[in-house]
Amino acid sequence: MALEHAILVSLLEKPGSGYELARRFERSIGYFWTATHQQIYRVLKRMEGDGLLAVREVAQEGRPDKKEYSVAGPGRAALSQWLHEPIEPESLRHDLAVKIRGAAFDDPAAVLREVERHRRVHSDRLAHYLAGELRDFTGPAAPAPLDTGQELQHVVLRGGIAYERMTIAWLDDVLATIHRLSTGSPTTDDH
Amino acid sequence: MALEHAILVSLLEKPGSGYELARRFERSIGYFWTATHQQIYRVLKRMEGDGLLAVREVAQEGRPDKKEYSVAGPGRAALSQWLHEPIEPESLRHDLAVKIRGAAFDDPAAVLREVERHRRVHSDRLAHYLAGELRDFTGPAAPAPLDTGQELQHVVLRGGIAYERMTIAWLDDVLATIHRLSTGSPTTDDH
DNA sequence: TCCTTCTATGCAACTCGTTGCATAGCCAAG
DNA sequence: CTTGGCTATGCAACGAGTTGCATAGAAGGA
Repeated sequence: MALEHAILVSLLEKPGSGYELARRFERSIGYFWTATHQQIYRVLKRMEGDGLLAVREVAQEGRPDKKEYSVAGPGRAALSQWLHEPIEPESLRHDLAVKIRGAAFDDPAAVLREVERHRRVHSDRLAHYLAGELRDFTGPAAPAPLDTGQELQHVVLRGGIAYERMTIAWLDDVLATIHRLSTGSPTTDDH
Repeated sequence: MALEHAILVSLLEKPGSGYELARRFERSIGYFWTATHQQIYRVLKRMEGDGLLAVREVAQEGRPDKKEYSVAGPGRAALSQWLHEPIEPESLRHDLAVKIRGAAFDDPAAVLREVERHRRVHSDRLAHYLAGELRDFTGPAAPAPLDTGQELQHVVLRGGIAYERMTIAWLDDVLATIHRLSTGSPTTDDH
C-alpha cells in the first residue's frame, strides 16, 4: 500500500493532477518508487472516494482540463498513522543476479553483454541524478538555505546516487569475474 | 516472470522440493529475490504442467513425503532463451524513502526510530552475509578451487554485501541529517 | 496534409504477490 | 500431556502491478 503514501507525500509537497504525478514518478519520486499512470489514476480515484484527497477541476487553455488533487484532513491523518507504524525492511529483487547465476549453465557471453548494457543504464542514471543534485541542491542556482523538506529530498537523492555508484562498482566486479572465468586461467581463485 | 527463472537456476544448481526451494529463497537466492512458499508451490505446479520440470515422489522416514523437482529439457531451453533476451534494468522500490520525505510533514522522531530499526536489520543482514561468505567462499573450510557456478554465486553474494554496506552508510547519512534538522540550527518552516 | 508528440484521462483483462487458513505427522521442551 | 516448532503441501481471496487499448484536442515538423 505504499503507493498511496507516496502519493500523499508527493501531493503534500505540491498538489497536482494524475498526469503530473505520473511525471514526478518518472523523476524525483521515481528515485525510489515507480508507478504507471494507470495505477496512479486508479488509486487517486479510490483515495478520493475514501475522502483522503480533495479534487478541483481546472480548465486550461490549449490543453485538456485536469483534475487537481490535494491532500484532505483524513489523508494527512492516514499518512501520519503510517509514519508511526513499523514497516518491513525490504529486500532486493534483482533479476540480473538471477541471470548471472544462470550463466553457469549457458553461454556466458550473452550474460556478459547484458551486464554491460545494464552498466550503461546505471551510469546514465547516475549522471542524471548528479545533474539533478547540482540543479536543485548544491549548484549556484539552488536556494541557499534549504528548508526541511528540501534537506530530506536531498538525503533521499543522495541515497539514489549511492545506490547507482554501488551498482556500477558491483557490475564492474561481475564483468571482471566473468572475463577471468572465460579467458583467464580456469579455476584460479582471487581472494 | 523472473520467479520461474530463479527457480530454474536454483534447481539446476541442485534439485529439490518446494519446501527446500522456499528455504533457499530465505538464504542464498534470497540475496536478490524473495518468494513465499505459496508462490513457489503454485509456480512449480504450473511449470510442471508446462513440461519445464520433472517430478519424483520421494518417501522419507520420520517426515512427510516430498516431491523432488528437477529441470527437464524444455526448462533448460526456456532458461537459455531468457538469458539471451534483454531485460529491463530495474529500479528501487524503497518505502523507507517515502517515509523519510514524509517526515517533513509529521513528527520526525517517529521516522528517526524507524530508520534506526532498519539500520539494525541491515547490519544484521550484512553480518549474516559475511558469515556465509567466510563459510562458503573465503574461509579455510571452503573448497579451494571454486568452480564456475561457485564463482558466480560468490560475485552475486558480493553484490548483496555491497548493497548492505551502502545502505547502512546511507542510513547513517539520513540519521545525521534528521538530527541536524531537529536539534541544530532550525532553519525553519516546512509547512 | 499527414504523422507524431504532448497533455490528459480512463477501461478491461491479465499476471504477480500477499495473507489467512488448513492439514498432518514427528520431535523436543516445559 | 500439551504446546509449540519443524517438515511438507496446498486452497481461496484479495490487492498490487502490467499491458493493451481508447479517446481527444493542440502543436509542430516532414
